[in-house]
Amino acid sequence: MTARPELPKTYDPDIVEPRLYERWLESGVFHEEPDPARPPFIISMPPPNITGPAHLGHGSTYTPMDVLTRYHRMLGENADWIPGQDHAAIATEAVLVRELAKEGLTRDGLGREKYLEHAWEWRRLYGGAINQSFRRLGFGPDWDRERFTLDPGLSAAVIKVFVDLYRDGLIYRGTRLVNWDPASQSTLSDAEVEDEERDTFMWHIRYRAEDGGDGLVIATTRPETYLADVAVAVHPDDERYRHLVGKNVVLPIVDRAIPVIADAAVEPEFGTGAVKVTPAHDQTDYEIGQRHDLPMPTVIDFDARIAAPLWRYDEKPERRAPIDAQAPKMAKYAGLDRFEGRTLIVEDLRALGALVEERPYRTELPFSSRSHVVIEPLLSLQWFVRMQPLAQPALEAYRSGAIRFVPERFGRTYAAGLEKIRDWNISRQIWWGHQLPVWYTPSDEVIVAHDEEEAKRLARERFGSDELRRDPDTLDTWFSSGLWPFSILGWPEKTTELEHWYPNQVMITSRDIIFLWVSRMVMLGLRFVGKIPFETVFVTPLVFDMHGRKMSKSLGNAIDPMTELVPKYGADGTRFGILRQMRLESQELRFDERFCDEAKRFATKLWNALRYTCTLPEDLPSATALPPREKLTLADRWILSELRACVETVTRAYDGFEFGVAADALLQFGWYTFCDWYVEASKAEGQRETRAAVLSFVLNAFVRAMHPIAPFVTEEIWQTLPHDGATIVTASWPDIAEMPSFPDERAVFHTVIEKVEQLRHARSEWGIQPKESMRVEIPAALASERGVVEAIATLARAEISTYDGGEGSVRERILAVRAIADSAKLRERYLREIGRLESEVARSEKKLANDGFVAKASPEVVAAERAKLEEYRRELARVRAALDEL
RNA sequence: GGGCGGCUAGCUCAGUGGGAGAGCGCUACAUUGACACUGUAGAGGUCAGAAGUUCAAUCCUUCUGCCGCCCA
Repeated sequence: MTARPELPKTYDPDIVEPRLYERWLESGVFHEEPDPARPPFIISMPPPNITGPAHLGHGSTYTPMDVLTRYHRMLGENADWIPGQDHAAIATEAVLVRELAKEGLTRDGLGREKYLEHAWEWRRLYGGAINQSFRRLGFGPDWDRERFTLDPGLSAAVIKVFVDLYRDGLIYRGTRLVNWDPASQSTLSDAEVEDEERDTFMWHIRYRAEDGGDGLVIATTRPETYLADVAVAVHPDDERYRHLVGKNVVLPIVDRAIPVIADAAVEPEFGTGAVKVTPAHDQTDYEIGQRHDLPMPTVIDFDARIAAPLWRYDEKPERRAPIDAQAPKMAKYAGLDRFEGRTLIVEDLRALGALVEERPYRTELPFSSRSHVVIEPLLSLQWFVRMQPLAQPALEAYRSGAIRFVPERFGRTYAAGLEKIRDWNISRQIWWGHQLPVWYTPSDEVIVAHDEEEAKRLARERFGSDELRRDPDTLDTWFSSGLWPFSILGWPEKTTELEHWYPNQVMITSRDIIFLWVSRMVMLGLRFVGKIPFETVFVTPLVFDMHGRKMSKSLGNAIDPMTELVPKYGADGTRFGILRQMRLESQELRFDERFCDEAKRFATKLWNALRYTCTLPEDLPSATALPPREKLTLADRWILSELRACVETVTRAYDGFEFGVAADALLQFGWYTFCDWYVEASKAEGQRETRAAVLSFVLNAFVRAMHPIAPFVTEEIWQTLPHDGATIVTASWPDIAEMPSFPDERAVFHTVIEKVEQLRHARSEWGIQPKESMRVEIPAALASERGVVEAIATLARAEISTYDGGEGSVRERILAVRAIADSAKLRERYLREIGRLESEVARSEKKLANDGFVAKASPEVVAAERAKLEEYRRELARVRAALDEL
């Protein structure tokens, strides 16, 4: 006997969810220790940046992690979801600098030490915001294992990796073309560069031939860099320019001669087919420059101003070497901002007659995602990782099938990135991050060491002096996050966690960082642990607004789940609503809030099914006991079969990352099958003996299957029902083996539903009020099927009488059930039905008369069609007979 | 330029080589042993266009158009 608690009429997630979360935290259900006796299921949480609160993208990427961890925990596995945060180097520094400015402080004014004190204080105060969001969303990672990329342990891993790679010759210092953010005064990774479309111009400029000929016309969007042109490139097969290849053309205004070269990278159809080559300020040009061994003079400075005369790059301005004899002719541009310089140069070219054309042109420009200024590609002395030797094993891991992607096509994104990988610029000119373990002697000899002590020792050994200065730069944030799956397990220590939980089973992330992050984790994991970091990469869709636009603050279409969804729909509704919209093959999710609303109402619906179950006059049996098999009614057998099918679908869906399919199946079963049909059917007299036990059993199993997606309402329902154990979090996954299935009864009840829907149509058509019962007659041969008759009487709210007749299968006898009404109404209905059946029969006969169909379609399909035709014919005969009787 | 996804009811989306589906919205009725955050019924689609494969195409193939994403 279970206590009968007073249950409120509506379920209030605002009250229930925080209460349950606190209880889970207190009971430590999210914590696991490595247990080799059980299969591991480990997910490393992609560390969110400490700068921002949770946004909707976290909902689509992080909710599946929580779902899978909860699911595998219920399966009895050694499931752990390891959380943490990323210090987010440049992103955080940008926020910090902005915050400091509000207090009238600057980074450089404070100095490194004071600045970092501020940074850590800021991290302490605001860095936990996202964890609060995650808790409110019901996420249950193993908080005891939370890590931060700047933690001492993780920093030690970073230093070791840097030193090892350096000593293996995979990290080097060199002058290369990098993404320079003139506002942040730092290099940026490709990840932090965003291309955005802008209206600009395509300028056509004539470069005359040195020998006095017309030369050629180049097309460019960056005329100001022409000052540093070192060649003009054309396609080797381009007949228009073949006569010029090997000759010189002359740059207007500055009158410097440069060669015309042939390079296959030039697109003959684009622009004029002749491109200026400025190796120091453009990636493609840089590569052309390398291939043709061209000089690389620089003309744009680190503050994005024209730096004339041309100079050969050197990190120290005082050592810059002017290299252009024509310097005086460009002196007027010196010191101008790059865009002002562009305007003036275009004017001068126009005045000179060298400007052939100026046409409006829309193109993508690279913007810094942090400062929102246009990136300047330029040469700089920086630290790089040699990627080719790391990329090969990572590529092999994918090609051999050791790492698989879901959906599969994202494997191609991964492979394509690795195939054309470039050396990775890892040094950043900011202070918030891992400082390079690099020291320089007074004569600029490089010492790489784990700490200052070692550096000094090495310096003394090699140079006889330990006077050193440390490189002020810090590492790209992806350098530390690339170690994440093993650094959080304690590497380089040989921990139990590392032994049992590496590799992880699944990595879940979004596709924009497959190459940037996923591939780095694989490369570094293979290199330093000797094993892949995870077996499967599940790529979640990106979230867009309802009309397919990217969500962004500037567009005003961003939805903040914490202020706009959770308060309205609860964490359950938010999670369920998001997952419901996820489809495996779809690469975008157009977020529609209506799904969250539906999910919230679904929770209320289930809650009320619980209230119904708990207020029945019968007792609820303990836990999950079912009545003896022979007592189970038709409706019981049907709902148990449906439950089993639902659990099978949901299990398959979770295993295959089909979260939308799982959510659909749960909603369909819970609302339609269970509430609309079984609960209604259970109100029949003949259900009294078994219904309490069946309702309780079905609800209990159902909420367990739904728990990973909607953890709170399912816990609340489970706790109210008879149950085993302390919390649904550690309850077992519903076991198919314990769920009886009755295929025959399932089919019979389907027919009952079909018939009841017909009767309801008739009721509606004839204007019979819902509270009135309608008169229905059943064939005498059906009277013995008590479960069927009672179900029809209850579900159609019908008053049953019998008529003579009705042979055949149960299904046919059910279909022979008919409503009673005055003859005019019935005649109309029968005639319409006859018309429909006649057209069905005609369609089916025509199909079967087609020799091609009978000969070539599969035998099952033909047999099914014949069976259908037979049924239509018998149905038609039955309705005609009923009409004749009138 | 290379690669990829989508186009199905007013909206957002499922779906299948063999009779077009859901939710929301809309219309009508209803307070029936939990639920109005409900129930029942209804209206509403030549499945973007064209060609091909097939006995059969919304589904497979190709082309076209439009929307969007990623990489260069």
